[in-house]
Amino acid sequence: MYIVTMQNSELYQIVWMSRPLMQAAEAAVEQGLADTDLTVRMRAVLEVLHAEGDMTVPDIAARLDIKRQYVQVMVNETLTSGLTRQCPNPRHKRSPLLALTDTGRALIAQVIEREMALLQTIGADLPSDDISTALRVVRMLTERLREESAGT
Amino acid sequence: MYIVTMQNSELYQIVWMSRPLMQAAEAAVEQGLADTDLTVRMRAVLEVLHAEGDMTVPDIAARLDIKRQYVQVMVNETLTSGLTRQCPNPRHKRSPLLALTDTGRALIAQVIEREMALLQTIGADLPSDDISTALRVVRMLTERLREESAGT
DNA sequence: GCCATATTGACAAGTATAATGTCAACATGA
DNA sequence: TCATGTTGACATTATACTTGTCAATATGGC
Repeated sequence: MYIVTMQNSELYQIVWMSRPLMQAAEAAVEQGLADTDLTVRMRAVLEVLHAEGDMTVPDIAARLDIKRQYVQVMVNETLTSGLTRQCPNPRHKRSPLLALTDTGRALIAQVIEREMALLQTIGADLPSDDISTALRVVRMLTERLREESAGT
Repeated sequence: MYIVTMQNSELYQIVWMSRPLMQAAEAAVEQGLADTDLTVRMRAVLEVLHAEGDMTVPDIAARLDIKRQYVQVMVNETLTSGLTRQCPNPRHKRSPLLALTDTGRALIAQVIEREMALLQTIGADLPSDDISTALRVVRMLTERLREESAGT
């Protein structure tokens, strides 16, 4: 009983760390973008395209779990900045595929590389097993909390 | 080098899970409050008082890392609902100590108990060592990301 | 005890990040 | 072909805060 309670409260603490972690991460990302012309939301678009290849606006919205109308705004900013461009979409004539331009690809690659380097510094003394475990716990927690809100 | 990259990318994934985790947690909390008259922000005030005892508004603000002007609004709602009350503050004549009323204490205790029960269900098959490890990693990550944004 | 300075509560306004509503122009698919 | 769905665009609304300001008063150094 005692142990269950302890374990339970640790799970509770992980959940309540999610906001501080997110805020710290966003602050760090923002700082990393300071010397570029990117905003955090433009960065999000570029990252998705970088990780998953060309996509339509509704696809990016689904991936980011943000309504397509707002993603459209985000995407339009990247188009205006010349970081993405529209390509004809064989599967959908009205919904062009968004693709990174060379500039966009170089920029997001550099940004991500810097972020990775920062994380490497930060995590240098963390055992890699611990990191794997933490990721697994966080994923499972998220998934099950989602099920709880949705399914039930 | 390969392993470092893998480890690094797992850290990256933990960071990028923080938002989904937070959203899932908030949705679950909101659902847990559905049959009470509490809002998420009122719940936050009650939880702090429940965990740390009587405090002033500026103290709660510091604890939640939210500006005192907004916390004042949150607190005023709990006062109006009769879940908290003001007590004379020996250390500060103008800034009363906020205290839970009996109603407030019973309510937040019940809410937290239910949340704990949910987490116990969710985490039932997670080894308690893994949970401890995850908490430790998440804490360290948050702390160091904060240092990075602030100190540097 | 006095007084410069800080703190508090209250209120107003502004901002960022979205969600929601609506519409016309098409595209799709039965 | 045509009913239905999807997309981009634009407008409005919502939420969760931050920022600015002010008067009242409290505090702390002298």
